[in-house]
Amino acid sequence: MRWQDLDQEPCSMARTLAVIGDRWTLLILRDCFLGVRRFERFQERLGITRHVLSDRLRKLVEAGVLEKRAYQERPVREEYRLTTMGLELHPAIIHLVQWGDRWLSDDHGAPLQHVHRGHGHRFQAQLTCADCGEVVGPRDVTVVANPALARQLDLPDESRSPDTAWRQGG
Amino acid sequence: MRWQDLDQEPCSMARTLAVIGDRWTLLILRDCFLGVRRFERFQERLGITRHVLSDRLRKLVEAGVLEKRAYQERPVREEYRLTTMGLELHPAIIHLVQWGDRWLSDDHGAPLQHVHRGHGHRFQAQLTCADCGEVVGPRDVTVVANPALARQLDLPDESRSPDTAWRQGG
DNA sequence: CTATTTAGTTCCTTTTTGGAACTCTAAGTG
DNA sequence: CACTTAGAGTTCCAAAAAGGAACTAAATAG
Repeated sequence: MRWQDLDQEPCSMARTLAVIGDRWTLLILRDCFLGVRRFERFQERLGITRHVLSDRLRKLVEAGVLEKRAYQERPVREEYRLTTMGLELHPAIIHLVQWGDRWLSDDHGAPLQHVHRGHGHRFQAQLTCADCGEVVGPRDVTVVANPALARQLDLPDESRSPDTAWRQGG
Repeated sequence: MRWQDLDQEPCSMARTLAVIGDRWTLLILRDCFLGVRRFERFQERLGITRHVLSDRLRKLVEAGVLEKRAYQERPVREEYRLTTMGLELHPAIIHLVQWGDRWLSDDHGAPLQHVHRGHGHRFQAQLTCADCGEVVGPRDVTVVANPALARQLDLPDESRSPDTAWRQGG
């Protein structure tokens, strides 16, 4: 399968990656959450090639994750801002960053520390269930195929009773 | 900058992407969480080229995200399983999938539905603070540079007082 | 002896990236 | 006016990565 056909797959991860799974895209978005908005600034911070940056920003705008807004006329200069759709990537990005903090830091520790604003304490991400509020680990979530699509999904047997699917001891 | 130098950056997102930011890697990991373990199965489900799959699995094992375990001798056949490090990607993956469910689904709705095991209700991911338990949105998290690395990070001014950094109205 | 299963590897073509230079619009400077 | 600067790109070419298909290897089944 070609990468460019990913967005046709009946899989939300595939479709998500069709939007944000390109090389550099998540780094661009991380910088958006840090307040970066302008082409030159992304380029110098990321060290990304200019035409790749141009391409990524254009695709993110097309997808609706960023919007382009003029911050001056004559000459027209535009900046990129997160839309609501983009802002909703925040939990995923926070978890990815904190996974890196935890597993990939060097002796200095995490490069950036998150703070829970208005609380003073460190912010550490935790996954909970919106319905009942409980903390949720990998073992607490199960999947059910959408009946309309079940046949296409071709899940492994274990996954139809996923309680043991990914378990260590298996 | 070259992609292969990413893991040297003083940034947890960069380092995380150096491990899981390659094309196909997150799809492989999604399948791991769905219970897929074997080469042939990944290959047929993903439609990925065999040598790319081989390369990705090898890198994930080297990074410590997956481990290779023989499930039979004569001939030796090995399968891939999530390590603890890999299992801890679960929250990030859940959020990415649910972002796709929300923003990129077609008429049929989400291909897979998550269920909170033992509760019967639908599982919808929510980001909370591990310290105080409160639900946390993009506006509630702020960053502070690790003093040891602050100079290298080169954050934009807004980000040093990040309350307005990414705000829509700006 | 031949076919099948599983997990790869090899070879070659097509696509994507990386690097560097160039373009365009308008403002500021002497 | 000519000259330089700023910001946001575009163009061109070489290098790296991905796609496609066939091939290898080890053991078992018929």
